[in-house]
Amino acid sequence: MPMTDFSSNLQEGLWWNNTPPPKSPSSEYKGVIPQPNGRWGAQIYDNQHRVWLGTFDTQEAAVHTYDQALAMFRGTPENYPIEDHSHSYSHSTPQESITDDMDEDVEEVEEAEKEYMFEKSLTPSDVGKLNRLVIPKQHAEKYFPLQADTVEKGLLLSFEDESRKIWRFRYSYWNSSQSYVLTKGWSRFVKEKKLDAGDVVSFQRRRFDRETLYIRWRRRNAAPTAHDSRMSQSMTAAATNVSSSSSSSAWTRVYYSAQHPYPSHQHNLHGPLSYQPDCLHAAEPVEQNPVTMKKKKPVRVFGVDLADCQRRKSQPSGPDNSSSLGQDRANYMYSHGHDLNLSIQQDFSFSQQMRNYPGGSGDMPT
Amino acid sequence: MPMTDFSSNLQEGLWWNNTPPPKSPSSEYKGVIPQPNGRWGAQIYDNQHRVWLGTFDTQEAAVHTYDQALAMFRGTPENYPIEDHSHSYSHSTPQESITDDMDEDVEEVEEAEKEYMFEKSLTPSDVGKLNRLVIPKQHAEKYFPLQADTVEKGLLLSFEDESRKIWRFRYSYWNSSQSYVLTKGWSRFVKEKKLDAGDVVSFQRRRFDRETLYIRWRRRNAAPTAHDSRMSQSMTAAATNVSSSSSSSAWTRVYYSAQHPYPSHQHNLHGPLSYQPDCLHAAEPVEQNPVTMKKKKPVRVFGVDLADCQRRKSQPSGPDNSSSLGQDRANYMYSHGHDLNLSIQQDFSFSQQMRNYPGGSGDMPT
DNA sequence: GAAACCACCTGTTTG
DNA sequence: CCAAACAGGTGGTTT
Repeated sequence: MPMTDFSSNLQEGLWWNNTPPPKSPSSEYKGVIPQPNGRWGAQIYDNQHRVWLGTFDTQEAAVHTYDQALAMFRGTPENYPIEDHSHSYSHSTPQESITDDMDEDVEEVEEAEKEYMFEKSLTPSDVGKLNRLVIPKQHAEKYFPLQADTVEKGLLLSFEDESRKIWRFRYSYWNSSQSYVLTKGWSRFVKEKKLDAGDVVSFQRRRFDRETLYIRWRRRNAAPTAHDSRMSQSMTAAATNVSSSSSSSAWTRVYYSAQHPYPSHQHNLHGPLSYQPDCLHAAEPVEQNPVTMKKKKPVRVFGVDLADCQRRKSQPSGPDNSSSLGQDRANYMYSHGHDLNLSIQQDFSFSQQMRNYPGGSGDMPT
Repeated sequence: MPMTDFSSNLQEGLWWNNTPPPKSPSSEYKGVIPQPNGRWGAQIYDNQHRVWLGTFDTQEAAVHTYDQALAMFRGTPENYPIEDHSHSYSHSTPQESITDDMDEDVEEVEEAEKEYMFEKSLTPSDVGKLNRLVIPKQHAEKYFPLQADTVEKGLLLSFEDESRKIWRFRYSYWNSSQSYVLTKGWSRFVKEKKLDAGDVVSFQRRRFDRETLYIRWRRRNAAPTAHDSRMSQSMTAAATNVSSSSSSSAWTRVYYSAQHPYPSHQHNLHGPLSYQPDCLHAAEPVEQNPVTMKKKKPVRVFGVDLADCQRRKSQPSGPDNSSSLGQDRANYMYSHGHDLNLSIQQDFSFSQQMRNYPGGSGDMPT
């Protein structure tokens, strides 16, 4: 539902995307194609595969979406996915293609199927030693409601990243700080993606399959891409301050240009910015080492469902402790936009695993 | 392996047990007896059994041999002959006999009967707010094996300290970190003994009564008791820095002299060193000492807190004033030496299970 | 309400 | 090089 409205940002997108005009067949903006019906379509190529970004009423909207997608790619090393989530993640796929070529189809559905939920500009603590990501209460309660049962022990949520790798994070509520957090598994994500304060992670889910969750990220400078009304909301709530500050756009620009015109960013793109060493893998879900454990936890199963929890005293609380490590919180910016999907997965998978895998210990895609 | 030299426990035993120094009948060194022929004999007691170590031309040689024998016992608990591993610890306990009473005689034998198990140089965490002592896995599995039943909830072990005071510690296995720890009760011990990082605690058991456990401790500077080559090695490896630092030796010395005259480092050594301001008590365990506390601000930063640390105050030579946990781990040293006794005590609640628990063999989880 | 206790968690280090 | 071990943490519960 979140319909995005990009009205505002596109400009921004445009200019920082200093792509020289037009070459697109019928549009002066890269990735934007006029449609027969008068609307505008946006697409991007990912290693030979065209990824359809959707059709829009205005050219600006299409451009913005394109920019956003580009930013996303950059933020993400691996190539853009393309594929269907229905099948189990695992095997095959991914990354083969990008560059260019057109027509395909799957893609559109893909992107279109993803429903943006929210995003967060990471605080120093989110990427520091606390090994946890605080999820703004409003979003947590809206998208990942916990039930009486689940509050106690939390849930294990699985998210698919841009390279189709599955990341499992323990999601729970901390009474002490009255906040919702992703704990176990989060630090590995931070490490692999080399996230820093100010970088942004966003979450999406599949529109008709809310259990399929996606996580995306981008560098602090990356395209803000504001396309969701809700977004503005979240912006406000989460971080009023920055958003469209000139500064941000400024350096965003830098990267962009530095980057290059595009090509298959996947390879090189993020090379520069989102450069990440690894990330190549089609991960697999559940396995985990059997390790030594002995018995232990019952791990109750719970039904899925999300009911709503009552909001407790509202503490919007934001970043918290940071004193020790970081200092300036000033430096991270909050831009918005965005795009990630993720889906909750109740934990039955968890229970199963747990069943024969008592140890709560680490399981992560390595 | 760590050969320790315990040279002196007994002495220690002596002094804290404020029995006046019963010097050995004919020698000023324990275990050394002048022979009719002018030579010197060395003997050691192992649980009531006198083990003749031989005769030597010089008193020194005899002393040295005694020390080595002692070291052997301590260093190599298990292979030390005599005794059967078969029975398990369980039931019955002791505490009544404790408080005080001093029967002389027993002492010497006592020491000989004690079988050294292992020792550990305390890490900042061991004496910090974690309120737990990590017991190196190898030793834990060897000496305090847990069974399927006991792993779950842990055991309650009872140790007798140098003043005969009984300390009960909960001993359990942490699945998450795959480590064995003493938890409940440990912090009280640390507090009462005013232990700091680098100080050493060692564990012994009665040779023929493995259920009787002892715990001893000494200051970090305390006699390294260099009579073992291995020792130096470990010292070097572990913490080169401290060992003979002037400061350390300084106060050790201080204590030394304060203590009394003996030459053989073994004896006096720890007497003095382990001397602790309080320590005088046959007191009872649990309550804490008067004074000392004040409140203090939580001020925890991460989990770390700074602050405390100085309880050690009164050290004449201002030992280290380590800002203990504060910083380096470099500062703790590994000296050896040793001496404490302790006895295991099953938790009565578990006693049943334990009952048939074969003590020695370790079958460990995993 | 503070401190201890408890059961987890993780990043280094290392055989 | 990689799993094990462990020093150093955490939130939550109990005392």
